[in-house]
Amino acid sequence: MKEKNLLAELAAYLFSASNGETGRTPSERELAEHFSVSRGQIREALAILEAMRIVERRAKSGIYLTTRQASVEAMALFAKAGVPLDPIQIYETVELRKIHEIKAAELACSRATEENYERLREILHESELRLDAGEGIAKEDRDFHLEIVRATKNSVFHKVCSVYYVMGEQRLPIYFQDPARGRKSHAEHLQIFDALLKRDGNLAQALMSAHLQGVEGYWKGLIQGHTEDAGKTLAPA
Amino acid sequence: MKEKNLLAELAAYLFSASNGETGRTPSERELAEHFSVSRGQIREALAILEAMRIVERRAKSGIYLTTRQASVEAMALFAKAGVPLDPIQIYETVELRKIHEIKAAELACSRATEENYERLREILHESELRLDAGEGIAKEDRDFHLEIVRATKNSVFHKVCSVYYVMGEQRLPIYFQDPARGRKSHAEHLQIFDALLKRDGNLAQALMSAHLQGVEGYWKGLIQGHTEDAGKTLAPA
DNA sequence: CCGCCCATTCTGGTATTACCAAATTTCAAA
DNA sequence: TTTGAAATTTGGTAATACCAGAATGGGCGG
Repeated sequence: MKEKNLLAELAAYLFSASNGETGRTPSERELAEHFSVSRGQIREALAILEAMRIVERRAKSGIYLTTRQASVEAMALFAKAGVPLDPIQIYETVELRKIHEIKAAELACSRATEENYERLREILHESELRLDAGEGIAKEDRDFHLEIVRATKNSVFHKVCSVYYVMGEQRLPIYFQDPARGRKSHAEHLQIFDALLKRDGNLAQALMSAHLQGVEGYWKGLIQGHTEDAGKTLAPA
Repeated sequence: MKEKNLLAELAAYLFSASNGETGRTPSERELAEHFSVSRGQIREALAILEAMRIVERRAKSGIYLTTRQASVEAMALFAKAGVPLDPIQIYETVELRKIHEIKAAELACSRATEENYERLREILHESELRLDAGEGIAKEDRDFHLEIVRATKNSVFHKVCSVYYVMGEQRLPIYFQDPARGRKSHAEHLQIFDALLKRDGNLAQALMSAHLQGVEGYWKGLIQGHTEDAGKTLAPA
């Protein structure tokens, strides 16, 4: 057991080892023994999981899963640990992305500064280099979309979006495995960038909407094929 | 010092006691002594703050503030501790609310179930009782808006919105101090509820937009009067 | 056989102590 | 002033102990 991922490993283990009826998990002492760490380490991890509202620690009673439904933070955590998320939640996240980013594209048209444009140019340039090298553009895709959100000059907006982009770190590479998808995505990014340059809010909005519609369709198709084996199986360490 | 808010108190203290240049904070041992708790307690709190990306713990070196810009989680935390937020961030949050909730109202029109309607009825009824008693409707207002988001049947959406509603727990009561504001807000809620019942997406969207426009205007006015003394002053314990 | 009560066990909450190794600081020698 | 080695500080981790309330199990009474 590599200690670095104690938090993620613990989260996954709690789900697999908890009482299905009550949601009660093994005690701190048992967990400490299972992971071969001190109780203090377990308590630190549990404190974080409690702050994320994944578990609830009841004094003198035990540790309980607060819900079978993972929190946003938990989803990001599980994604990092390689724990499959409920496909429904993936789809919901895409829907939320549409709500956020279509509006972000519109706002960015009136608020983007030269700094944003410069950063977007860099990202698009990097994308081309990677595509020419036959590589995926997972990171560049995320950077592009988040930079547009940043261009709204609403820092809260940007932080909220950053949260669920963390979740995609494991999935985006899959999406961009197909070079054709990377090319298509990049071409659409260029169009969106043009609209931003022209500060044409309606056009940017429409292009972003179409762009995300494609993403949504991809996941919808993928999810329908994996509805039964994905999800609930929270892989133990 | 009441132990219950160690996390919030600690967060505030770290900002006030950190080195302005390097962002280095007092050591764990010093913090433990300052708050009269064991090092273990401090470490649990720091683990949470680190997970929130508020601080960074460098082995054998020290604890450092990662940024002067608070994360969304940190904002919620500070709000609970009574630490004033940057007025700009309050305004940004309202803008994000508009993006979220106008769309939520539209989606809810096509997805709301009888359960949602029933819950909304309860909340509206409770609002009236409290208004008649001359009390504020901070909690009911939050419940009403969050229930509409819940009616979109997008759990990720709901969780994201819940995060920043926590921040309002300290401010909404101020907003509803004026009984007239409560009455006006409640009347608008009733209109929105009617639109939801009729499943008229466009109407619901328009009403929600107007409703939030009023909220935005309130904060804008309040902020402009407090721009200089609010913010940066992170009150110590 | 069922239900109630009490003693035992378990559990989280907290504090204390101790070591380690690396980072940091101190300070004297060059 | 510069340099470099020694002393100190710091986070990381483990082990132990005690508390008080919750959970549990068994025996007693009905």
